[in-house]
Amino acid sequence: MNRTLTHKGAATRQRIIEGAAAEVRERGIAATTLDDVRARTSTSKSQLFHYFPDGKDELLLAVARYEADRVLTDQQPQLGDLTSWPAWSAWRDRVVARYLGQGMDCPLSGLVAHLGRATPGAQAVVTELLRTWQAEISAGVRHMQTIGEVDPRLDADQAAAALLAGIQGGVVVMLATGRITHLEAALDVGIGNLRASRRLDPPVPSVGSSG
Amino acid sequence: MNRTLTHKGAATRQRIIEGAAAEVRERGIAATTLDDVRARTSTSKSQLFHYFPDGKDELLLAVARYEADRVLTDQQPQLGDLTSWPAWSAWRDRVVARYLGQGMDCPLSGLVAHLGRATPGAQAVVTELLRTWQAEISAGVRHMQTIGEVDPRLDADQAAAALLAGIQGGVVVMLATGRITHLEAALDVGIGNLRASRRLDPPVPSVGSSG
DNA sequence: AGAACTTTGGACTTGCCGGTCCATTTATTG
DNA sequence: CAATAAATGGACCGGCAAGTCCAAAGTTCT
Repeated sequence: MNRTLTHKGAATRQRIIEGAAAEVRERGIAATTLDDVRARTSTSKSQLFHYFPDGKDELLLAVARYEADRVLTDQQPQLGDLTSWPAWSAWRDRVVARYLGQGMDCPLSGLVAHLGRATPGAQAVVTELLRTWQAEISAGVRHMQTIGEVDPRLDADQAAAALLAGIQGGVVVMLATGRITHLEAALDVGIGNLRASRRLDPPVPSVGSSG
Repeated sequence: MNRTLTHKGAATRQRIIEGAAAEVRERGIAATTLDDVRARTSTSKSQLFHYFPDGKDELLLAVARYEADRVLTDQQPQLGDLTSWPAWSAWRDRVVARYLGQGMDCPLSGLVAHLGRATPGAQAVVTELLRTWQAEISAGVRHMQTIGEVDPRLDADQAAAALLAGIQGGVVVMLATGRITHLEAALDVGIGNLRASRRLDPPVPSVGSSG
């Protein structure tokens, strides 16, 4: 590895990543060429390969990491503070707003679809993103259990997994159809059922259970 | 349009679609070239363009249609017969089995991501798929309401939308991580909450509502 | 200052892949 | 059995985009 970046070098590298990310968002991954990135970031071919010796794949992986970070930071601080029903509601609105604003391009999904097969690193990025995301939701559920607002018998991890799946699916539907209704439905129904669980006297019927 | 296909011609066209679909599944969309399809289906370049005059995009769109059909037919007859809790459970198992068998390649997601931007037809295919899918789930929910197994005050379309989103998200998570746990969680929690709704005396707190 | 290293510019190569073309064979129809 | 149309084979083209290379300019450190 040639990793002796000067200040200037690090700045250039970052500029390339952000420019590439913007290009991917706007034009889609398949239509984004190194030359587009080069033009947008005012760099030369040699710079691209200087900072990303393995070429396009390495650059796209860096873009994926960059976008994965944004997904979580865009949800803060609400995601880290699911400690009351109003807080859950605020988080819900934040998620909806984020994806409304993003519109119909999900850089990550495309990135992973494109890299996934060849580049193991791409899957690692998404796996880590999902793991962190779910851990935060899960913590929120458990907190609500400790303050008696959610049925304590409920499996917090399973509930968080289901909610996270709903969000992902809501985004997928939005990407395909342009409508955000499913994302809202997933959040509203998911959170609504958490709230409702407290009122259940009989135990929740567990359809599938695992150890 | 030159659409005077003989028997033989129609068969060849179909062979091309299925071969292309298989190729996309195995190698991914970005790595699939017309030459791969040509080799796999024992056809010539001129045949590809004879049956798909608009080239690769037209072929991929046909593949998308083919795969979209399979998604629904693979769930039948269970999806069309959600008339009892055991039936819902059977459908759940069918969905899980289908995606377990498919493994980590979802041709449709890649196809749409790739075509989506340029080809409006691709989005139409997915939109129609989702519409039909949701309508079937929705019908199942309503049926359970009529026989008193689901709270009649519940919004069947919203519940179906949330469940569908959960499934989509479960598949997305599986594609990224290789684990089917989220798909199972989404189905189990979603169906479990439908079952539990019947026991609620107070009305379901509607977080968000629409007309 | 000057040696060693990093950063940058941009021309050039290379190979792939979508798409075109025309000749030939096979089917259909009266 | 012609005549017409459809199906097929495969050579060829053209462009695009990834990746290479070397020389020049700037930076850092002693």
